[in-house]
Amino acid sequence: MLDERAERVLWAVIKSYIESPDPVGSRYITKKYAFKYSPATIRNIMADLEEMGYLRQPHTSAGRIPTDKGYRYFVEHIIGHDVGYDERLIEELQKRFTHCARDMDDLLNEATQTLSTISHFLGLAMSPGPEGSTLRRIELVPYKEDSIAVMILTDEGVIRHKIIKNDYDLSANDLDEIARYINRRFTGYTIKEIRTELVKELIEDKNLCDTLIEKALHLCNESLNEYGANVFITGLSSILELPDFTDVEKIKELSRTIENKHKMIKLLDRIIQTDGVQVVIGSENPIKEMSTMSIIASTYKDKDRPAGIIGIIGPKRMDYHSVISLVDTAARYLTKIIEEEGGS
Amino acid sequence: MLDERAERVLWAVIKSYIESPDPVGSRYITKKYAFKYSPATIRNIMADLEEMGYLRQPHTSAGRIPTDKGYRYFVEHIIGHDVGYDERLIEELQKRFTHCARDMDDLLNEATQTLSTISHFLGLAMSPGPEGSTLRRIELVPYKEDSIAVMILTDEGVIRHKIIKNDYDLSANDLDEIARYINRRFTGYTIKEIRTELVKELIEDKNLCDTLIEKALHLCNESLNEYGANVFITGLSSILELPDFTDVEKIKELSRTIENKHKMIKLLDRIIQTDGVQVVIGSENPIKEMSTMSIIASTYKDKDRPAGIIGIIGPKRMDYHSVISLVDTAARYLTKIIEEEGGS
DNA sequence: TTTAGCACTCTCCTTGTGTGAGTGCTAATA
DNA sequence: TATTAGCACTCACACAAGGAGAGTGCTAAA
Repeated sequence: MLDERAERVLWAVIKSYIESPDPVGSRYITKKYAFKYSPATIRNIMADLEEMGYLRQPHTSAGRIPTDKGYRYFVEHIIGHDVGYDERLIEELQKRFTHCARDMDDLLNEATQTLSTISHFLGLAMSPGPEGSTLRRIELVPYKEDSIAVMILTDEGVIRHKIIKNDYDLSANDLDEIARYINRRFTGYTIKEIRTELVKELIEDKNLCDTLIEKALHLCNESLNEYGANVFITGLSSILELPDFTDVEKIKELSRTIENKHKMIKLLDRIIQTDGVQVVIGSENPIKEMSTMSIIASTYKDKDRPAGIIGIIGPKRMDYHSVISLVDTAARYLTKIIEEEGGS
Repeated sequence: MLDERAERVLWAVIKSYIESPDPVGSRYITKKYAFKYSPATIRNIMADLEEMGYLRQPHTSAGRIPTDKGYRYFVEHIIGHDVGYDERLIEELQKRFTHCARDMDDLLNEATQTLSTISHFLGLAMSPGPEGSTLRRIELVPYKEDSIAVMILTDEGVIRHKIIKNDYDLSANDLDEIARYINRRFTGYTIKEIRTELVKELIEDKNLCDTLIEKALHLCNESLNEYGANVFITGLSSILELPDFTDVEKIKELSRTIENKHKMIKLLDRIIQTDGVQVVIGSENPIKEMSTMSIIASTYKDKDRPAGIIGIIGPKRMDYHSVISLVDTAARYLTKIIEEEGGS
């Protein structure tokens, strides 16, 4: 797409801009990266790159900075796809994980914190949602007066609990029986599958009312109806140390983004569709507030099926190469952990 | 302590400063609050107040702003202790709570969000810790290969789950029996009491090793050893809209404070000792990073014993009177909910 | 005891100026 | 034809100077 010379210039601009967030000029490039061309030539090339949309000037007579398209080209054509392996991350994760057995949410929480401290960006994770969660066991126990505590265990390591109303006035024995029924019938199915099955059945079989089975189905439905992915985002205070966030407006945007888990889930649900490390640069992101940020994320899997997401959120100005390696390492490690543990 | 005239001036300064964060001058006070004295007299009074430490000048020839001591005096002597009742809050909480049965953590999470949207400050809550949590039931079920899922239910509405290693290779039946034993023996005790009991017993009775009872005690110990209070802080993006947070340094401090749950728990553990709405103003707070902030918090209770904390964190410059009412209302409402539900 | 008057102080905003980095263009060069 | 040197031009930024405005403290008068 670009000739080698232009590519090298683009590379130099991005590299330099990542190091420090000042517009980079032609003279600086020739000196720093020992080009065999004079500044004037570089200027011509830069003007070309600007015309093509890879670079832009914050204002006339300033140096150039990369555009989103520039970063995109860089990520796709220049850094190549030799994703590395981040030793430090693995060490840190091992240290944190082996401490004791934990459920997926705890794991992800620790993982985002680790990613954040290593990268200095925001750590990001999403736990398996209804499609990625395989029911392993459900447990129903009477709690207060007229409520039931439900515990849902999944193959992926996600554990959830919930309180539901005991509308049918079921005894402990009833609950045991119901739980046994649900377990017998639905273990091994994903939450999503169970839900669709339930909907179908509850609509069709309105006749078999009041049997224990019907109660079981209703209870099951209620237990699972709120089951959704959790989003973890950590490391705000470390990302604020970056020079990219000296502007208060940017910080506000960022904090709004973080708090809006809903939008974030929608976004990540799209990312989860594709395999491998995904890079979303600036305005490629459908969330407007994130147009100054990039997301690097990858899926971790269980049984070769994408379960959830792990990654980072940072300013567009980041070292994509090493961050991609970092995220890839994290995703692989999580996958390994799930599949090891899942063994049974 | 202060004569009435000085008190009124202090009141006026604080009131005006709360309305907008500009140093307030003598002339402004006479006009706005229709004092019967001239600016010059007010200046004299203000000079006195400054000498006594209730006011200070950001710089010579600027107006005065209240000091922490000034706010303290205001809170204790001027606003009086006729705590109000916040209708809006109750409405909003009811709307959010009745939606469906929830455990304490969910409830607190909703509550902090509500407090935050109403007050525009940070909503703050702490769930019951080991001392405030009464065991109602524990549930042990085999999970994966060599792990056990534990569910802990308390009278206060807190539900926790945890994964522990199945080191003794216990079967589902063993676990049932152990759970029954623990429930029989420890239901109605606080987590803390159970812990001390366990420690005592595990040390003394090293002889009765390998009986089911000993395994039960070990398991119980492991299930409860991490049981701690949760802290909820929400509303960062709304508090950033306040004019008090235009400074990036302040924002950084704030975000560090929020992330440091550990320190926060220590602080709240102190607040929980005292009954009623507590006000911690600026540097009265042992956490240095919070010296520009105030905390208004109160305890919610179960069985007349303080369970946890609900409140807000905001800039020192806040309308203490209405915020105190707000927090008091929230605490009472939570208490009511717990005690209603707890019925059994 | 209170107030009027006045000099003084300090922040903040505006304006002007210089500097430096970097560009685009043109003409000369290899 | 591709590259380079030279030069005029532009713009952000830092700095200083100058007011304006708000507010004070002090002194002397009411």
